[in-house]
Amino acid sequence: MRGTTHDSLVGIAAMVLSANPAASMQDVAEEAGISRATLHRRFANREDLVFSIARLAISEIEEISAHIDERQLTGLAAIEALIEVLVPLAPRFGFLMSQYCLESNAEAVELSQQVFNKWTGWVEEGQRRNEIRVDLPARWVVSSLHGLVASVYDGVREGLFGQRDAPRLVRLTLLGGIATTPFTHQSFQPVSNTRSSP
Amino acid sequence: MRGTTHDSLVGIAAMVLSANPAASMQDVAEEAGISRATLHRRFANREDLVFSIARLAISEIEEISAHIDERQLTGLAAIEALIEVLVPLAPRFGFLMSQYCLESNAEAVELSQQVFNKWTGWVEEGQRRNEIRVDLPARWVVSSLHGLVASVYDGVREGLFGQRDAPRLVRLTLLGGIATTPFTHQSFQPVSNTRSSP
DNA sequence: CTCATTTGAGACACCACTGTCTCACGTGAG
DNA sequence: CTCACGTGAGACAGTGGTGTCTCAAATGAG
Repeated sequence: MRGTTHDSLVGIAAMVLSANPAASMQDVAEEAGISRATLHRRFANREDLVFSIARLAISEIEEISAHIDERQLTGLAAIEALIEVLVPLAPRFGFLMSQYCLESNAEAVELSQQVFNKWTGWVEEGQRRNEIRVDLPARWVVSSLHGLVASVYDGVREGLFGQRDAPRLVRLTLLGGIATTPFTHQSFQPVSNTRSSP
Repeated sequence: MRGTTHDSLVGIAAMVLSANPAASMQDVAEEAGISRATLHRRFANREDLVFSIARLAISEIEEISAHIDERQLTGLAAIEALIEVLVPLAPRFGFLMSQYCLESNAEAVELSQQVFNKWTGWVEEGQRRNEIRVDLPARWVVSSLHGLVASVYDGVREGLFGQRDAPRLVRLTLLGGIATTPFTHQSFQPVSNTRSSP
């Protein structure tokens, strides 16, 4: 019988590659306690493995998103809830962002677009209800969420922040920014930064 | 005579590796219009090349930081000015963030720490003057700046946002967040998200 | 017990990149 | 012109990962 289920094997691979995106199939196999041959029997390519991890990530994230929908959260509240559950996922799936091979995989692109579109919809709803500022593209809000989650994960790995603080940092920063007074528009006038002489 | 100066060669390499971090020395040489042999004559290793790019990046960023200091900007104003000049640098140096080989290079770590510490100092000054919220670690503010710059660069590459909009998006989001009303604290109560049964 | 299936170990060819070396060519200085 | 020097082209061995294959051992079902 198979000692490890498909999903648990994919999960282990996710952890290994997340810790070191350049890890070899050998490394993954060792960590999973199986031989390289067996790993290749289950995943033809490295690309196949990475894609399987991506599918697992997407399915978990879809489940999360569905759960937020079930609770009938929309707009800002949905984004808040999303932060809370998304941050703990970064240590396993964060590395997927830098996997160029996924960009050429139509299915992976399709699946992730679907999720991002749902989130973008939440943001747009928040903008309609005037909970979220309308001078930002909804898609940018989703992008900045990505960026902050990635940053906080890096920081946690480097020991700069505690894991428990991570969601709070992202939440406060994304939702409220860093300024104490409401920041509305261009309080900074850039000087002529076109110095032609180096 | 040398057709390309050291710095311009490093600059070309920065662009090539930024477009594709997995580009080979061959690719870099071709793009620079020189042979692989000559490239190896100037940079012993790939690591050497990457480090040279890092040094160029740091020197440009240090110059930028010094310029902000000269204008006697501190606190929030310094961060604002920083965003403005940092965003256009992302297309050339953004890939350095994901270069693990730099993490094991003492000099590179030293140099970047120096710059980040200066920025962190600006944030702390802003916190003392109550321009920047004090419930965020100063170091996190710098981290989130990184994250947002990386995100906006990705978005621009994907064609989601215009290059001209990029600094504005980062500025508005980092400084003011995405919420319309001042966001202070935990308006969201996470439900028990420890469902033991999958 | 017996047999079918799965596994681990290892061999294998293959590939792409790296770093070194040699040598002939072209150019510029003297 | 002559010579020194930098360069391009290409050969070369070495490296590390990949994907396939074979075979013997282990495992589990009947």
